[in-house]
Amino acid sequence: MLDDLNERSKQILEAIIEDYIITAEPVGSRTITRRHPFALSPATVRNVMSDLEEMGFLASPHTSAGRVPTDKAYRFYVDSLLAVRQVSRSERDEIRRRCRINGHDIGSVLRDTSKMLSYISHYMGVVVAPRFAAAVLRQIEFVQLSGRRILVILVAQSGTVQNKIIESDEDISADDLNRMTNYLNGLLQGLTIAQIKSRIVEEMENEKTRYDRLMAKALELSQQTVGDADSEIFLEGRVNIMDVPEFADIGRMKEIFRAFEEKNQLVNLLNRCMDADGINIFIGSESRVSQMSDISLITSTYRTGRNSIGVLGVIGPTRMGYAKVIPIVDYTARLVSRLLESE
Amino acid sequence: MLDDLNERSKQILEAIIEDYIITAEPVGSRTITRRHPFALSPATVRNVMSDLEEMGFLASPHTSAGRVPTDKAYRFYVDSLLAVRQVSRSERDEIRRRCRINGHDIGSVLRDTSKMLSYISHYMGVVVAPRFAAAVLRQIEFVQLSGRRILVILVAQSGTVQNKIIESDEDISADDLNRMTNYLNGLLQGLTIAQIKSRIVEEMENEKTRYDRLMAKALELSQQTVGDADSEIFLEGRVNIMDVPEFADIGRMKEIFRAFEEKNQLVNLLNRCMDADGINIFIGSESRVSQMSDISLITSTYRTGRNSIGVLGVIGPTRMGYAKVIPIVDYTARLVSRLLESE
DNA sequence: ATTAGCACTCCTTGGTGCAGAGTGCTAAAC
DNA sequence: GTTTAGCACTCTGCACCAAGGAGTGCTAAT
Repeated sequence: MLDDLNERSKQILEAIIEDYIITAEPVGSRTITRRHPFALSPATVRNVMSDLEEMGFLASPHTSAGRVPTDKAYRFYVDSLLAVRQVSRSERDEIRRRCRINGHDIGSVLRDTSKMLSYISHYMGVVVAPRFAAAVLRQIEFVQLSGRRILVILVAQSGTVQNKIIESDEDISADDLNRMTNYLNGLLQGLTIAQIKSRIVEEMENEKTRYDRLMAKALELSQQTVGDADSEIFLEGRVNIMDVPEFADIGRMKEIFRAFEEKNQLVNLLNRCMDADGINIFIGSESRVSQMSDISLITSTYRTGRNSIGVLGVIGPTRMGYAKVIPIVDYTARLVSRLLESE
Repeated sequence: MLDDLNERSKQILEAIIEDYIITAEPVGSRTITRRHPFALSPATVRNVMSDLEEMGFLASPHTSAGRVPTDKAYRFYVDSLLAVRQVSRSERDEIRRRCRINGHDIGSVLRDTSKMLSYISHYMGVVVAPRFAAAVLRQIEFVQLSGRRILVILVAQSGTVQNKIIESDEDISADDLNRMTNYLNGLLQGLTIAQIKSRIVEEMENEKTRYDRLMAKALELSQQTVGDADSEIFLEGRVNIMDVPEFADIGRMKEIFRAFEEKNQLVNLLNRCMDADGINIFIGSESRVSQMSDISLITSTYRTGRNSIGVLGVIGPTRMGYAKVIPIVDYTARLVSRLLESE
């Protein structure tokens, strides 16, 4: 079906998409012939456009408006037409300038990355913190806040820190707490959180530990801490989408903000991106999230070693500068990967 | 000047404000007499309203609209007219249900608190994390990520955790790192971060430490970590203000969102609230932030012991249900104070 | 001091009429 | 057979106007 498109149709489709990306106005046959040196008359273009509409690549808001690319058109554009630009030297510098790890915690680095993405793309930046369940434990620490209230700090290999306050049902002496810490570090270091969960259960049933009150206690406490935390999401540059003319009406805007405020849906969507390595693009309805019509998502995974550990990207209108944004997301993901490498 | 207001005028002003809070429409003389059993004719009310306008309590958008309370009117209302309600039993339950500390880190607790404030008030909730500079250090930990990259974890008395990644200019052995940790904990525990800063400088000039490479190194590293972090702000429920009719136009909305996205201004404003203990109310222009016209801020400080350590509150239109929101903010601040007490 | 009455002002809503942009079709040109 | 010029038609956006409604301010009567 896509093969039906001859070279000329492709060129015209591309011209329409690129024009629409710039102007955000339905584009008519005249406009195309004026802005592109095709040596074709408007009438011819009209015929081609009519065909393209038939095939589902274009839609007309109403009879006498120009035409607008459909999600299908963008998909085709991204897959076949688009010549991905390289990140320019100045963009690279800008990106690196805004992502510095030294003297910060991982959280701020990721937030800054998200801000950078939004700033540079003029849309929204999104970064999902490394999912902790897959993280490898480097160290566990207990800090006593009061007799029974204990602060547990988990440090992952990547430098991500997670902490929780838990309540013990009895007082624990500082000495005991120390012994527990050592015991648990020996037992759990180097395992992923997922592995740790089952390891704890295993160990709890172990004869030796069952009768050692202290160890039993330690296991019980650590079990409280490794509950599944939902990974943090840094969504920055919300205001940018207020400048997008497609979303200028207050109702639509409200809908979008509501969808992103309650982050569940976004989490699900981004988790889907985790599965596929590298660049991932959802165009409009492809995301299967109803509020995401006219919204596209460009993501890439970042990794330590061979494992993808998180996702970052840009959220904008389907009418987005793909040629510019895709390489930026790609480059940023590589950069973050490198930053998080512990070496 | 305020004494000029006789009982009747006050009643009418109160009626206008409360009507306007509910309807968001300029209120006319007819409406007042209909909704309130004053036994006064519209004409009389008109005369009073005219006086009130003269005195700066009311303004008319245009000749033939009703009248709208000014910031001055709200201020008078809040100070003199308002009978603050108690938090209802069910509100109390709701608030407590949504603020649980067990099994979470302080950050999530504060975020949840902010969400709760926005949910219950229908406006935006804001919570400023305890400012770290005033916090008392409970413990410092170093975790080696790689030879030179070190994760520093600071735990405050309140259970707040701050961590940073720093880069050392030479490799440090695990043993040395341990010794450094012990040394620093002995030196710095129980001091506030502010005190720690000067203590480090002091110690660096000390004869003993100057010639002990390890200690000198430790001081140098710790100095990197106690740089002034800007306190985190949890601003939740942004969408709620999209439902406020005053802000329904896209330009105004953009302005507001932009003002809150760049959090500096908000930080300054909230810091001002830190200075005064307890409830603090900024009405519209009182905040001296230009984008905050028609926006009010109700805050209260929360504390451990005698010290205010943070601020929380609600941001909404000046046309806000003060009678309901003020006690909610007050109650929440007390609750958070109690939660953070380490005992 | 209060109120009824009335003229006046201003916003809102709905209708009308054009100008502009774009299409689809047909017939002519290449 | 493809391309193009020409033309009728459609739809939006905008300006303009008129009528209706809400509310005020003033004056004169109670």
